[in-house]
Amino acid sequence: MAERRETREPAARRGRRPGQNTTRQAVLNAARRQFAAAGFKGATIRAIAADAGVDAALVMQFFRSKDELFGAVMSISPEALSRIAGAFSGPLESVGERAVRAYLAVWEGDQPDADALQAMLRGAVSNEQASTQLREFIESRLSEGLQHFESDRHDAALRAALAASMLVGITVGRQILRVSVLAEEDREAIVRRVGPALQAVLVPPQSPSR
Amino acid sequence: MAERRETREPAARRGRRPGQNTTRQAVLNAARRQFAAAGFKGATIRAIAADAGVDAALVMQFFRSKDELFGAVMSISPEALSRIAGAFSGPLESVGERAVRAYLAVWEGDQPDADALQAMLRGAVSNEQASTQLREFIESRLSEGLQHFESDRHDAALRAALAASMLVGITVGRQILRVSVLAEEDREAIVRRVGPALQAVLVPPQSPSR
DNA sequence: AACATATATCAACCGCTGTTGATATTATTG
DNA sequence: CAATAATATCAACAGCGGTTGATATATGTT
Repeated sequence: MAERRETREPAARRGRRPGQNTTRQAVLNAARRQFAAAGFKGATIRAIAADAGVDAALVMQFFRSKDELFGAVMSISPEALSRIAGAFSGPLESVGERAVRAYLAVWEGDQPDADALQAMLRGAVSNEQASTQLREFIESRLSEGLQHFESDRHDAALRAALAASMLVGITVGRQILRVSVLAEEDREAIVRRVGPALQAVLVPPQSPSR
Repeated sequence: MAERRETREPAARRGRRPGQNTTRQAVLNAARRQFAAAGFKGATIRAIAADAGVDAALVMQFFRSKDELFGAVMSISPEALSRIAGAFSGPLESVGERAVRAYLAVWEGDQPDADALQAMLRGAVSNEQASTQLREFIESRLSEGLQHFESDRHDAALRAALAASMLVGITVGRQILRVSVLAEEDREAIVRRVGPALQAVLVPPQSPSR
C-alpha cells in the first residue's frame, strides 16, 4: 500500500527545475496567445499558467499582476513598426496598396506581433491600457508617414486615422467575426480590392489640384 | 427606539409596485446601455439591475439568463435595417457616399439601435452569439443591396463585406478607441472623406468598363 | 559548506457574479 | 371577495478568478 497519489496529472515536483530556465518566456508566449484569443477579461491567469505548463502563482511572481502581464504582452517589435512606416516611402500613387499589404503582413503574420496586436484589439473593449495603446498606434504610427508631404496637418492626420481604422475594420471582419468571404480570401486579393480605397482616403484627388 | 434601519438607501419596499409597470422595458434599456459600454463579460447583472433601479433577481425573472438578456438586447429595428438597405437604391455613382451616411446615422444615432450595435460589437470579442449576429449583419444586410446589378456574385459579396468591415473599423476608431481626430470630426466631414473610398470598393472602375 | 537568491508548487482567502428559492405586495380574473 | 398570477425584494449558494503566504528545490556566491 502506501500509495503515492497516482490520480491526477504527473504531479509536477515542488521546487526549481534543473538546467536552463526558459519558463518566463513560455509564460509570456502563453499569455500572448490567451489574450489574443479571449481578450483581457476572457483570458485567465490560470488558463495562461496551464497553457505554459506552470502554476498560476508563478505567473504572479514573474509579472506582478494581470495588468502588468498584459502590459508586457502588448509590445510590438521595431521591425514590425518600421515595416509599416516603410510603406509610406515610395511612389505616392501606390501608397494605398503598399499600406494595405504592409498592414496585413504585420497583423496576420505568425510572429508574436500578430498576437500582440490581436490582444490589443480584443482587449480594447474592456481594458483601458489596451485601447490607449491601440489608439496611439493609430494616431501616431500611421500618421507620421503622411505628415511629411502635407500642408494641412490636421486633415492629413484625419485621413491617416481613417485609413488605419478601416484597416482595423478589415481585421475585425477577418479575424474576429470570421466573415467567411473575408476570411477565406487570400491576402493579395484583399490588397487588390482595398488598395484603391485606401489610396482614395490617403491621397484624395482634389486635394493637391483645385 | 424600535428604529427601522435608516442606514442605507431608501430600502425599496418588498412587493409589486402600484400602477402601470414599465420596469421590464427599463431593464432592457439599462442592459443595452451596460452591454454597449462594457461588453458582454464586462457588464454584470447587478450593474444592469442597479442602472434600472431594480433587484438583480428581477432581471433573472424577466429574462431567464444573462445570455438570453443579451440576446434580447441585440435586436435592430426594421427601420434601421431598411435605412441601410435604402442606401443602395439611387444613382450608382454615389452609392459609396450614401452607404457611409446611412451607416453612421444608424450606428451613431441615439436610438436603442445604436446601443444594440455597440453591444454586438463589444460583445463580439467574448460572446459567440454577438459575433454571429454581427457577422450575419455584415454578410447579408449590406451584401443584398449589391447582389441585384451584378454578374459575379462572389466578388460582389466580397466587396460588400469589405465595405461593411471598413465602416465597422471607423466605428471602432471613433467609439471604442476614441481616436481624437476621428471622434471630434463631425459626421458629414467623415462622409466626404470616406465616401469615395467606399465607392472604390463597392463599384471598382474596371469592373463595368474594360 | 553555508548562505542568499531565483524558480517552482500548494493551499487558501476573498470578492465578485450568475443563479435560485423563499417571501412579500399588488393586479387581475372568476 | 377569493384565488391566481404578476411583479418585486431578500438572502444565500456555488464557482471562478486574482492574489498571497508558506514552503520546497535548484543555482550562484562567498
